[in-house]
Amino acid sequence: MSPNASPRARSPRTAYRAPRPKRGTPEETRDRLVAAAAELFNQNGYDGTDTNRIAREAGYSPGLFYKHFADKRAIFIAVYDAWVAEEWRAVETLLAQPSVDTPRELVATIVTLHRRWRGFRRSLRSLAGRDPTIKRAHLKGRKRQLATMARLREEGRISHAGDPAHDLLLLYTLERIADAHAEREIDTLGIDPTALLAVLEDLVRDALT
Amino acid sequence: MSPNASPRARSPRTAYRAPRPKRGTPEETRDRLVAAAAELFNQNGYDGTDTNRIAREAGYSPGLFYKHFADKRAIFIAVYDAWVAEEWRAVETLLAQPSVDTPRELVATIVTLHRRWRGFRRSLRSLAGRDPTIKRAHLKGRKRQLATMARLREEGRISHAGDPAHDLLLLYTLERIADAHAEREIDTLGIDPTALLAVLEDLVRDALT
Amino acid sequence: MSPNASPRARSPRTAYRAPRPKRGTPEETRDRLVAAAAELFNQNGYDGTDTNRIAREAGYSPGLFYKHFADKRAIFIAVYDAWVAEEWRAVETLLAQPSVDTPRELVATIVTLHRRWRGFRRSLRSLAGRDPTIKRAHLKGRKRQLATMARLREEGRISHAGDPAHDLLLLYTLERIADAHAEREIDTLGIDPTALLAVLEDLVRDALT
Amino acid sequence: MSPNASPRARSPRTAYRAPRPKRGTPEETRDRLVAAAAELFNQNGYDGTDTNRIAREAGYSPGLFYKHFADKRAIFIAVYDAWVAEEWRAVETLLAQPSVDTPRELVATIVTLHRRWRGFRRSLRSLAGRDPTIKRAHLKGRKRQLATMARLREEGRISHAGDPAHDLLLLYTLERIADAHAEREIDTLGIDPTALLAVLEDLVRDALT
DNA sequence: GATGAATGAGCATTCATTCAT
DNA sequence: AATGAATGAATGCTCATTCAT
Repeated sequence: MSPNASPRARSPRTAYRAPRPKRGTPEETRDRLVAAAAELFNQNGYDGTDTNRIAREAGYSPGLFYKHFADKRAIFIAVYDAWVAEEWRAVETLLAQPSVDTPRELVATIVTLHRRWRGFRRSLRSLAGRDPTIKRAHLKGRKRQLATMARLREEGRISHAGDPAHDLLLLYTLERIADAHAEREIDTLGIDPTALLAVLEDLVRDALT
Repeated sequence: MSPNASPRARSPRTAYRAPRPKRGTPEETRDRLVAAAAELFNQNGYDGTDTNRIAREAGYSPGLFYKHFADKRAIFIAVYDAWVAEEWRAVETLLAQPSVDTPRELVATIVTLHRRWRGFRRSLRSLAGRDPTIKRAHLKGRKRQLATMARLREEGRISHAGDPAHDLLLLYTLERIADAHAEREIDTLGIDPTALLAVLEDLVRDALT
Repeated sequence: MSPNASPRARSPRTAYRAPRPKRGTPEETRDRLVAAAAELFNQNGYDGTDTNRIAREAGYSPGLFYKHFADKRAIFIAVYDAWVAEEWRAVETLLAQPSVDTPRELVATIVTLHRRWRGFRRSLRSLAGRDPTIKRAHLKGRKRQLATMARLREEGRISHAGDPAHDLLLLYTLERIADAHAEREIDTLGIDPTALLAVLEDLVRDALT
Repeated sequence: MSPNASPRARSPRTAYRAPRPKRGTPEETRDRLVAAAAELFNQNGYDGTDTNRIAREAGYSPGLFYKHFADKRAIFIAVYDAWVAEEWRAVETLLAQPSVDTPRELVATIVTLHRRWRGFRRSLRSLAGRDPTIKRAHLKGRKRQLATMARLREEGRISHAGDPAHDLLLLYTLERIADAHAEREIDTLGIDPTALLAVLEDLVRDALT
């Protein structure tokens, strides 16, 4: 193993996980695997997580994993989908009932989600850069975001001054700040996070008519 | 090694001995290793690169690597330093001779650099998230950026309207867009990159008095 | 693994797949590994033996080793336990049916065992000196020996003249002579081993009431 | 490296050793190397000591080592000779001026020496078992001991009742107890070392007429 | 006599993946 | 549907030894 404070913090050899209800429907089994993978990816990153461990953590044996996923990448994509779905659900809910608080709530929601998923997101970019399938999934998610913004604009709920380029800029900015905040970079730099978040809220407010 | 002690005489086994390659000052050797590592990290990411390969690519044998770096992480940090140095040099040069073109040139420079180092940068975040040493190096670089902006503001070359929070926002935004552009995300999404880049240039222009 | 995450898909590379070898209960497998390790440690010492070789010699692939032992030290301890068990069994059997021949048989048995395990025993001391776990196992075994002798004394089967210090002296002496004999030191020095062994037998006889 | 409390406690990569006077006679250089090796073997065992480190510790460069010793085994033998010489000198000195205290002094001396050289002695046996050269050196030393005892017997200073077999028994016993004491085995077992040592002294007293 | 950069075979350990049951 | 024993290629790191200077 690597010598010192290394990115490799292997867990001990000892038995992993408590038993779980077996013999569920395939969907339940798959969901348990995805949930376990999400947790492990968040804790240890993609490379820090091994498929046997995912299976054990979900309460199954190693072999079962490959009955549900072609390979390790496949479950990463499944977890990615879960992440997108969770974010999407949260944002949609907020946008469905617009109010003066929406910008603040939106930023708060995104920041919270990025914090919860930061371990997973750390791996995301390096994987997306290398793996075409993941890249495609990633782009699909982004397109949906842009389409939603376009729809909101048509519905008059987003400023007409904007355009897709500005939409994308906003999305990237939100994402980057949320990630930095999740990683505790902002306060470590001696900057008050709430100040930065307030600026973000302004940007969102400007966009939302 | 364990104390047991068997005089395991390194078997010669290979009668043939390849011609002994180059010889140089430790600095040259180290630089060659860092250069090879930078290229390989860019191509294959941190985990996709093995130390033996780095040494070979630099023209050396595997063992030499560990004469210059304590472990694989250490050379990643060295490459990180090289990346920071290159970006820094380019930006300083531009800021030294301000002109109306500076915003455009700045964005163009950053975009070019991020494109060249995109492979390396893909690994950067996931490593920084897990490795305290890398995280520290990363934060140090960021602090230097903020300090420079503070200095420019005192010199009256950056808008007085701003503050560290806004500075950081600008840095993150620039970085995120440059990364997205480097990954060809923007055009793949059907958005004209020059349009987005133009928006970025405006942001920079606003900041620079 | 480091978090960087490249989907390094284990290249198949080998189209050919050898016929899958045996299958057994974990206990059988473990026992085979321990047996192979015992033989190899005896032949080549601890450092002269590599874990891949142990696995191969037992009929398995390298990776399996680490499903059964946390590391190389762990199997050394397992082999140590096997050695202690074997010696113990032999000695217990002899002491269970005391006779005038017991002293001679005891010495003969110990000498034979030390000869068979001499390769292993060569590594034992240097490892015990450095590794706390092995040292502890070693001391535990010794304590059991002393306890047995104390019991025999209470049962009146060992001379009342003795005490733990003398017991230990006898144990060490027996052990050292048996080791020297196993290493063929005694005859190489031009001394008749049977003469020395006869002296040993006298010592044992004196101890056994 | 091995995971836990392992026999492998590698020293850090940092520069090793203070400068020493260079450019001495070959003898001085060789002696410094042997002295450094003795210390390191005692601390880390044979396999735990690397030749570069020996050279550095002695104040020289790695290459120099091989100007003075054919290989690593060679310096181990040189250290062995130094050990034998030291023990020999001490024992000869004692025997030269016999007194009632000689048995006690002899045991005390041997115990002290074994304690000081215990690290080296741990490696000795496993190496002697495997390496014919070391084995030969080892036997040569033993023969000298026996010859000395024979001489003492002719001079009437050792009991006429004895014979080479008893001499060897005594030597092995002394050695084994001294080693056990050096390793702190005796007191860890809850036995008073002075009691055992007293028994040893009796044995020696019986031998010395 | 001395240096120290460089070598390269070797080894412990990991983990995605397979398959007989 | 599920198990879990087994695979084996891969990789970080070490260290005795060489040799050009």
